[in-house]
Amino acid sequence: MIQRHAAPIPSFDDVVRVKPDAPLASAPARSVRIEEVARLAGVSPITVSRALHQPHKVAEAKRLHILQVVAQTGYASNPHARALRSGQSNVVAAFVSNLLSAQFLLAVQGCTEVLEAEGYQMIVGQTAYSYEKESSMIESLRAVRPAAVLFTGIVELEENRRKLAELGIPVMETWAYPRDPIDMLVGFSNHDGGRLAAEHLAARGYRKLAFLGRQGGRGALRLRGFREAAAELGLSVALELTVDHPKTIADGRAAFTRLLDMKPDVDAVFCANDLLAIGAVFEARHRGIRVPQDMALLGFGDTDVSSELQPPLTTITVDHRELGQRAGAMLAKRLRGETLDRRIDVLDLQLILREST
Amino acid sequence: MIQRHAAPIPSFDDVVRVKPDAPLASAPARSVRIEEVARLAGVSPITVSRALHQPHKVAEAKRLHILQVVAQTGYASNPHARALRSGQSNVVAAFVSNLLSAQFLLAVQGCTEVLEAEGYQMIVGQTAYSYEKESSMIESLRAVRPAAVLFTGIVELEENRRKLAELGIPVMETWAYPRDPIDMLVGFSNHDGGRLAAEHLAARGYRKLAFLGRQGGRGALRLRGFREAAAELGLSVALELTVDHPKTIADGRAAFTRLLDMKPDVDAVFCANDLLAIGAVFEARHRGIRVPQDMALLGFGDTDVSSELQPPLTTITVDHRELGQRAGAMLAKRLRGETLDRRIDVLDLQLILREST
DNA sequence: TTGTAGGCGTTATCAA
DNA sequence: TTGATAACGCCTACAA
Repeated sequence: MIQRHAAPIPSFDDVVRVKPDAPLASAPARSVRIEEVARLAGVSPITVSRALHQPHKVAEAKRLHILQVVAQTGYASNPHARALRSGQSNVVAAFVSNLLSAQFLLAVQGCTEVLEAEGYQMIVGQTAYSYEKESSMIESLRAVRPAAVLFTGIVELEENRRKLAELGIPVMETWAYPRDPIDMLVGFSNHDGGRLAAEHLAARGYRKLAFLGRQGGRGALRLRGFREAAAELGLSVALELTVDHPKTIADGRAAFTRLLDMKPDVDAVFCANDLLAIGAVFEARHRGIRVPQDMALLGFGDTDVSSELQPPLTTITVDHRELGQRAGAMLAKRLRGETLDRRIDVLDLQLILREST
Repeated sequence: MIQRHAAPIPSFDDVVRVKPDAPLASAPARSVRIEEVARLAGVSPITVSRALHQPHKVAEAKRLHILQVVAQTGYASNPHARALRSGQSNVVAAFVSNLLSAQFLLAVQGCTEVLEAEGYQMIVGQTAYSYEKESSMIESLRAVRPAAVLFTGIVELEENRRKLAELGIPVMETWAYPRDPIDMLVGFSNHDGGRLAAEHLAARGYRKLAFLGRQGGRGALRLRGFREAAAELGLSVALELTVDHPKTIADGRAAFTRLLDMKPDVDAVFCANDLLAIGAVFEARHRGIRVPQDMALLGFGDTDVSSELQPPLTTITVDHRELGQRAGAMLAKRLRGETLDRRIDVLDLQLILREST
């Protein structure tokens, strides 16, 4: 139930100012140009440019003097002029499938940290797990002309792979370990994640398993590994239930409910993402199903909530921030023009053992 | 407990390709320029430019023909050349205090939707609730030269307010209702939020209250309203506990634990953000404290988890996506050069009544 | 309604 | 190591 609270006249928030008010300058001071800095420093504009961007090409003393003038004047080079002339922009575009996913954001954050230190700006777009949206965003890249692109995921649509390759810029894919990334990859094996899930559940003594995951994409990859390892270990997978686009915990509860309707007697469920797993834990609790005694629940991805559930959720994951940082470092190296020893980096999976299995 | 799972050789993910492989073009096709489009369409470059950006200035038939050629050639104007010549960039910078907060991201998403439709790109930065970080990000704006800036929050530091005003671009503040925004505002009254909390708890019959919130900032604003209304209603506020920088649900549990140590006998707690409230619900459950019978818990902000808790959390919030959309619409209007009838827009608060009060 | 001329601020290129 | 010259691609200003 929602009650709208429209105060007849809303109260002001009396925000504490951190310093006393000063009169606000109104005229947008025309920004300093490189020419002015050059004049003040007694050198030519190109020398200022070099002092800032190719410091080794300028005599030490002169460089320091120039930097001093730059600091005094507050000069900042115009990125548009720079990009226009040099053909290199300082924008890196990141595409996430879901902006509200802490995992993706953590990775983007890690990547941003690294790239910002090199003077790059990140822009973030959301593909919303839709080929169409992804296509239109990739299309718009031709207008944005970023220096590089990062995906929290891999690009499945062949047409999009081609378009990206044609951009002629570094393309980083993540979150999986495909045979043939477009360009660069910092990922992990979803297949092994699925295998690890089956192996863990087997080791804990569960025999009759079920799978709950997102349709297609990485869910399918995890399912294949899970199925494969379960077969090798002689376990039965009584049900493979896939759902379309779980967005909320409520979707996870509903999916788990459906699973219970179909196969109430499995003794462990591998939920191939934590949103589903969290929903399952809440729903189990709601129904008085004891976890893990009556039914074990294993997640994938880990979130802030996973560790706080009752019981805390056992889950398989990678270090998302580290993934982002490694991707950022690899991109940075490439953007600096250095040669890479390898374009593919695979992270270890982690099994975080809590109490739900 | 974390077990690292380093497969000796990670398995490939056999990703399903959506279309058959085609050979990847290697040469980054030099992009089409306006001149070429003009040549093919039999007009001058400036006419192409007008057809795209000031359509009303070009004869209908000619315009349609030009657009056709544009589509054929895949022409996209170079944003850097555009920005350099026109002095207007298509980048809007958004600053959020915490990138992992779904509320802020939802607002940014709403704003992005609106602005993307107008051809703008969003870049997102995180201020991490730190004046220092905020200052350095604002400093970097001078280099980025965005068309506008959006804050999910308001700028408290006077020096930063001045710097922003000096940029001479539209500045949008949100998430509060200060007397003197720098430039534009789409916000809500935190003070009224605090008042509403006290009024709601009073109406439900609770008499001995406590406050749990973040130190400073909006936490302080909510506290003031809460304190004020409680006094008017003759309620006691037995404890006002503020915590430094709660980041996780675990921080919320810890804070609530401290509150219980200090005042175990309050009958209702207003947790001035949902992270703290969620932690409190988990901790209460852990201790066997019945919510709301033994102690009522009221949140602020609403999240995906809030509605799924046991019991579901009563909370005070605004529609974050709508806030973002309104901010985007106001910015778009301003960027189009239209005059605004008002620069301040205040959203209604919503009390979402669930079961924790 | 359309076109011509020129410059936005920077850096590539070549010369000293 | 430093500088002169020109050009990146587009759009403003002005003219027709």
